[in-house]
Amino acid sequence: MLELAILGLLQEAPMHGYELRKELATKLGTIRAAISYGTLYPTLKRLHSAGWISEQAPETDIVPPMTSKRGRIVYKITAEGKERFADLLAQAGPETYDDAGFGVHFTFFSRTDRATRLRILEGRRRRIEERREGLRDVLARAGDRLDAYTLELQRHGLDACEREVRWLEELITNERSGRAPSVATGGTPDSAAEPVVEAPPEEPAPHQDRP
Amino acid sequence: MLELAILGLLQEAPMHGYELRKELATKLGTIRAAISYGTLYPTLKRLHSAGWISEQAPETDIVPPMTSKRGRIVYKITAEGKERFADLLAQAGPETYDDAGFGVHFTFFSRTDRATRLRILEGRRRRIEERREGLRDVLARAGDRLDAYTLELQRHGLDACEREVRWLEELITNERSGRAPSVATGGTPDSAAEPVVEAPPEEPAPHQDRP
DNA sequence: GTTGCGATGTATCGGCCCGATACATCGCAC
DNA sequence: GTGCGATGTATCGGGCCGATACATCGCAAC
Repeated sequence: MLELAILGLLQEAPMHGYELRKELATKLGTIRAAISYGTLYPTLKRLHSAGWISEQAPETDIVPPMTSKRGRIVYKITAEGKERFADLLAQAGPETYDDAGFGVHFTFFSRTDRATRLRILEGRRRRIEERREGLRDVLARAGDRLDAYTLELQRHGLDACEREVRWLEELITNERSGRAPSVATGGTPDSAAEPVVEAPPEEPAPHQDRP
Repeated sequence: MLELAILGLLQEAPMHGYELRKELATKLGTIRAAISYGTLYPTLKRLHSAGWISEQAPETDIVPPMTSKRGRIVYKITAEGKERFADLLAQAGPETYDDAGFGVHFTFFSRTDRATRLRILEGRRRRIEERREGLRDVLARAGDRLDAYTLELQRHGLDACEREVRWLEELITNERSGRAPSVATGGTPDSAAEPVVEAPPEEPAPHQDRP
C-alpha cells in the first residue's frame, strides 16, 4: 500500500524522504497519522532496487535556491515506476478494500478511470456492508451476553458502518451520473454547497468482466 | 494489544485457539474483522512461555459432552496471567489510544476502575481531537492544492472525527456522573432509550498523579 | 458405501509496518 | 556561544497479516 502511495506522490514531483513523509501525512491524514521512517526508508530502498524509482544524492548540483541543505537524497519515479503505478492503480485485490488500501486508492481517484473507481467503491461498500451485518448479528443474537460497554462499542461501530455505506452510495451515484464527488455532507454546514462539476462523462463503463 | 485481549477472554473461561478466535471476532468486530492464526498461535506460545497461560492437551480427560473432538489444546489463564492482565488494564501508554488499543481496552471497561476508564476516554479524545485539528488545517490551508477526491476523503474523515469526539464526550459525562454507558445514539432510533443505570459511584476519582 | 465438501482445528513462513533509537546538520533565539 | 527545535537519513526488534499446509469430523449427495 505504501508502495502505491509513494509512487503516486513521486509522480507529481521528485522528493526526498522527509518531504515525502510530510506529504504522505497531509494526503493520507485520514488513514494514518504519519508513516514511520522505519517503514519509509526500507520501502524506498525496495522500490529503488526494483527499479521503480531512482535515488539522486545531490552535491550542489544546482546552486541551492533556498539554503544549502545537507546531503539529501532526492527520489524520482522512473518510466517503469510509472507503469507499475498504473498497474497498481487499476488492479484491485482484497487489500484494496480495507481502510488503508481504500484510502490510498481513493486519494488517487482523479488519476483512475471511472470503471475502476466504480469497482473499488462497490468493493469497499461490500466490505463495509459485511462488517455491518456482522455487527447487527452480534447485537441481535449475542447482545444480551455482552456487557454494557462492549455493546456500546458495537453500536458505535455499527453507526459508523451505516454512515460510511451511505457515503459510498452517494459517491457511487455521483460516479454513475458522471459528476465529481460532491456529497452533501450535512456534517459541516459550511463549505457544503459548492456545486462541484468537472470530470467529463468518459466512456460509459466498459463492463468489467473479470477483476 | 492481542495479549491483553487474549488474557481478558481467558479470564472469562478457558478456551482453545479456534474458539478464542471466534470470540475475539465477535467482541472486537468493530476493531478488526478477525484475528489471523498467523498471529494468534505465536502469541499463545509467547504467553505460555511467559507463564501467563497454561496449555492443556486433553486426551479424553472428560468423556466428551458433545462429540469426541480431535486433539485440541485448551488454554487457561494462570495466577500470574491475571496479574499481568490487571497491569495491562490499568496502565495506559500511547498505544492505548489508537484504534485497536482503545477498542480492546474499551471492551474490558466493565473490569476497569473508573479513574482508568476516564483517563483512557480522555486520552482517546485528545488523540482524535489532534487528528481532527490536523484535518481542519489541511482543509483550510492546503484545501485548494488538493483534488476533489482527496478533499472529499478529508471531509469524510473530519466528519468521523467530530462524531467520535461527541461520542467520547457523552461517555465521559456519563462516567463522571456515575452512569453506565447509555449514549442517546440518534443513529439507530430503536434500542436507544433504555434508561441503563448500574455502576455504583465508586471512589471519587483517586487523582492519578503519574501514568 | 463412498466420495467429497465444509466446518473444525493447529501450525509455519515471508513480508509489511511500527515505535524506539541513533546520529548529524542547520537556523535562530537567548 | 550555546542550546534547542526543525530537518534529515538510517537501523533494529517485534507485532501482525495473508497464504499455505495439513488433519479430522459430520453430513449429504450420488
